[in-house]
Amino acid sequence: MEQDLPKFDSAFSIDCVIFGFEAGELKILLIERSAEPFKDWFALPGNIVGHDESIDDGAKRILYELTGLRNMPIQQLHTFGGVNRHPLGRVVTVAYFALIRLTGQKELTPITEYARKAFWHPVKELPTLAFDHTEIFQTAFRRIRRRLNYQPIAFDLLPEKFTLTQLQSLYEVILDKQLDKRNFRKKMLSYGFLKELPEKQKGVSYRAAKLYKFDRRKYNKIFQNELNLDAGGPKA
Amino acid sequence: MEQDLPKFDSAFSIDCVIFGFEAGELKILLIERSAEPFKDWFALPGNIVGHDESIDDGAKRILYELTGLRNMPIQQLHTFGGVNRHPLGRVVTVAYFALIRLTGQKELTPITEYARKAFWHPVKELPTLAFDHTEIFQTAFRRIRRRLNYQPIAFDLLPEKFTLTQLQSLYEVILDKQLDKRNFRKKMLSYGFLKELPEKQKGVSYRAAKLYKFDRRKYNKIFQNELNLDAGGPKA
DNA sequence: AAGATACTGTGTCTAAATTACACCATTAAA
DNA sequence: TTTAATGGTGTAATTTAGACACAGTATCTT
Repeated sequence: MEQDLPKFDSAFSIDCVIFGFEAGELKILLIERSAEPFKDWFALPGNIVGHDESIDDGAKRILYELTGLRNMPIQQLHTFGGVNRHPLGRVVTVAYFALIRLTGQKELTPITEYARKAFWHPVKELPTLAFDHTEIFQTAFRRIRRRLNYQPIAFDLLPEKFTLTQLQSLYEVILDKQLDKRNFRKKMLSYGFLKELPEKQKGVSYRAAKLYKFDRRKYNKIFQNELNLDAGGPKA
Repeated sequence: MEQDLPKFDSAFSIDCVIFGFEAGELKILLIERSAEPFKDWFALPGNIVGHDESIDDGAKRILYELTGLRNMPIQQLHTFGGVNRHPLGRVVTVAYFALIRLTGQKELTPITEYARKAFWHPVKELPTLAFDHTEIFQTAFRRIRRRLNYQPIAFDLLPEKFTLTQLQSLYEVILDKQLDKRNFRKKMLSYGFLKELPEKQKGVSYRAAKLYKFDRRKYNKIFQNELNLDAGGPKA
């Protein structure tokens, strides 16, 4: 009801947890700060939201400025509003996350002067991050791990054409457990939204695997939002 | 990374979607506004967050001020940050939701002067609410409907002692579908976290049903966070 | 006290989904 | 031609979900 008159003495920011999958590892995009506070620390990419942009637009803009990526499926994660989380004043941050395709090794377009560099870092053995960014990352990771079971988010991380083994290995990395190959394939193919391509993997020194792609149209036709994408593996 | 210097020209508020279950209906707490903007409209209870309180603390405080309830399980829902959502300036609102037990018909302790009254309204046939509160409510309702399938949130809404029929009817109201009585009971009891009490329902003019209570300790022991609380009913 | 009313409480069978489990096939490189 | 590495496949056992109907009990009415 907003009965107290607002005082307009706060600011809010966006921080992004951007996941990518590369070389069999799940990674997130980090920057190295070149200015105080937290000078020389690693941090999540983020920025202050403008007075005249919605937080969703701000999130998209900031992601674009940091990565050159547009039209990414970006989603709100959680809002972190501890009193002293920012040294300069009251800054509430709205965290977003995105899952992006790291195929063509997009080079990261120059970052603003506050970041010395931006780079992909494996989520395993992440260093302590600036501000409360470690907590933000953990929240995001829990979220995608859970979501993997009922939304087709894996395909945002994979190249457009992928093998079933790549898909399984992504599931295994995110869920942090081994899955049974036959059961995984049976289940994935049974959904009916994977389209087998008339192509095979190239450049491997062993039998090349079939390539598949995710058919989002079929996915939408089959499920209207109710789906359990559990992967076929042992329960434990 | 918060590279732009924050301008501290914004405010943020909390809005609460507080669910209760009463007379077989799911309800939410609304207020009637007595001041502009949206004078005379119904709205979600909410308020501006203080400069020196975390948003979580602010949410708890606001809920307490409006209902007299403390220590409620209150959770963040989503943050709404459209540019023009508040007429007085940039106010980003962080929505929270809570599920509370409406047994003793807690009377709603006096609300601040901005609310003419506070009352419970069935979620069916909700009127259009002030600000973007209709959207906030819908987000909350989708969230609890989904969450009902994997978290024991039903027991927050029921009285401490309840019958299996009451439990089933709550599931039916939230999921908006009929469930099979035998399958529902079989499944609920199979989890092992319902404790049968040596008491029966009182004051009914027919055979009294057994009372149960939710044993949260057992629940925590059995599941460490991975659980599918689907209710046993037809799929459609 | 007999009957009406309204809800409680229970079991089985079938179909579907999940899980465990092992070997031959193919390709490229040595 | 042999080796190394991964691709690709099926069946049986178990578990889970879903469909389905009726007798039992407490209270109220007449």
